[in-house]
Amino acid sequence: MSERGSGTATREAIRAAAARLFLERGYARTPVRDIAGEAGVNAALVIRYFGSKEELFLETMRLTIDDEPLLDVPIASFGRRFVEVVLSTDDIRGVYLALVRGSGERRIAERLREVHEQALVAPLRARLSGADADLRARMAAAAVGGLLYSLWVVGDESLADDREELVARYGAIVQQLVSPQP
Amino acid sequence: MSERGSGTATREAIRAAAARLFLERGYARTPVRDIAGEAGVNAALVIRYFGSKEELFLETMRLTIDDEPLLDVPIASFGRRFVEVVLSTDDIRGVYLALVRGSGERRIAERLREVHEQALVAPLRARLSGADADLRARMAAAAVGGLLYSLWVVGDESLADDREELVARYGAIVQQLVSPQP
DNA sequence: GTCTATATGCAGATAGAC
DNA sequence: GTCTATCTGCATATAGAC
Repeated sequence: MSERGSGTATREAIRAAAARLFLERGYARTPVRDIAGEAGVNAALVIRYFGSKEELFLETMRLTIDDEPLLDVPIASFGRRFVEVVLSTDDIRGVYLALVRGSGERRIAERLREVHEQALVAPLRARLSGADADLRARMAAAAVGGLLYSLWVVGDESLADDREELVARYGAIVQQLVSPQP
Repeated sequence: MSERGSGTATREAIRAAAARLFLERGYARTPVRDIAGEAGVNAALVIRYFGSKEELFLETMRLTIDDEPLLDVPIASFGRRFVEVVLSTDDIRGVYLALVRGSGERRIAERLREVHEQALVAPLRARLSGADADLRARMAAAAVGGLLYSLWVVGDESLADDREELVARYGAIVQQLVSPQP
C-alpha cells in the first residue's frame, strides 16, 4: 500500500475513534490521548492530521436528517410524524447532546445553529406558506428542540415513560404550531 | 476584626467573583485563577474554601423563580403570562446557559434537573389537575424550555425579533398544553 | 511521508510554610 | 487565614526517527 493509503486509513481510524468517544462522553470529557489510544496512534498525530481537538470535533459531529419519511405525510398529521422521526433517528441524540454541551465554544455553537436550522427549522419551513411561515416554523422547531432538551439534556424520565402518548400529544402541539392561525 | 470575620468576607468576595464570571463565561471558560484574581486572593485559597471548582459553581449557580406574578393570573391566560415571566426574569438566562453547557458533569446535570423541575415544571403542575396533569405539566415545561433553548443556546435571532408576537403566540401553545384535552 | 518522543504552557488541586 | 511551591494531567508544538 502507498504512503497515502496508509495515511488515509489512519486518518479514518482517528475519525472513527473520535466520533465514538465524542458521542459517548462529549467534548470536554474526551482527551485527545484517549482518541489516539483507541485509534492505535500517538496523540501528536491526531493534532497533526486535524489541527486541533476542536477541528476534529467539528469534523465528526455532523448531522443530516433523513426527511424521506416526511415527504408523503399529509400535512394534517405532519406534526406527529415529525416528532416520531426526530425521536427515532439514531444519531441525533449523541450529536445533539455533544453540540449543546460544547456550545460554550464559539465554533461549536455555530455548528449547533446550523444543525438546528437544517434538521428542525428547514423541514418544517418547507411545508409552510404564508406571511408568518418563518415564525411558525421557528416556533415549532423550538418546541421540538425543547422536547429533545427535556428528554436528553435535562433527563426528564417521567416524560419518556409512555413514548406512544408523548408522540401523540406533543405531536399535536407541533401540528398546532405549523397550522395557520384562525 | 476576628479571623472568622475576615474569612467570611473573603469567602463572600470569592463567591461574588465566581458568580459574575460563571454567568459571563460559563464553567469551562472560567479558570479558578481568574476568580481568585478578581476576588484579590490566591487561587489555592478558592479551592481551600470551596473544595473544588465544581463545588463553587454549584454553590453559586442557583435559581429560584419568583412566581408571585403568576398567582392571580386567570387560568385562561396563564400560558402567555408564564412565557412572559420566564423571558423577563433577569437571572434565568445566565444560570440556565451555564447549567446547560456544564451538564456534561454529572452533578451539574443534576442541578439543571432540579432547576428545571422547580422553575418550570412545578409552577405549571400547581395549576393543573386530573389524571394526566403531570404529563401535561412536563410537556408544557418542555415547550417553554425549548423556547429558552432556541433563544439562548441556539441563538435563533429571527425568533427574538418580535418579542410581543412571540410571547402571544408561543404563550398560546403553552396554554394549549396546560388545558385539559377535549 | 508517517509517525513517535518529547517539550511547553496552562489547568485544577494539594502540602505545608508563614 | 493566607500564600508559595509543587504535583498531575491536559492540549498542543516541535524535532527528528524510521
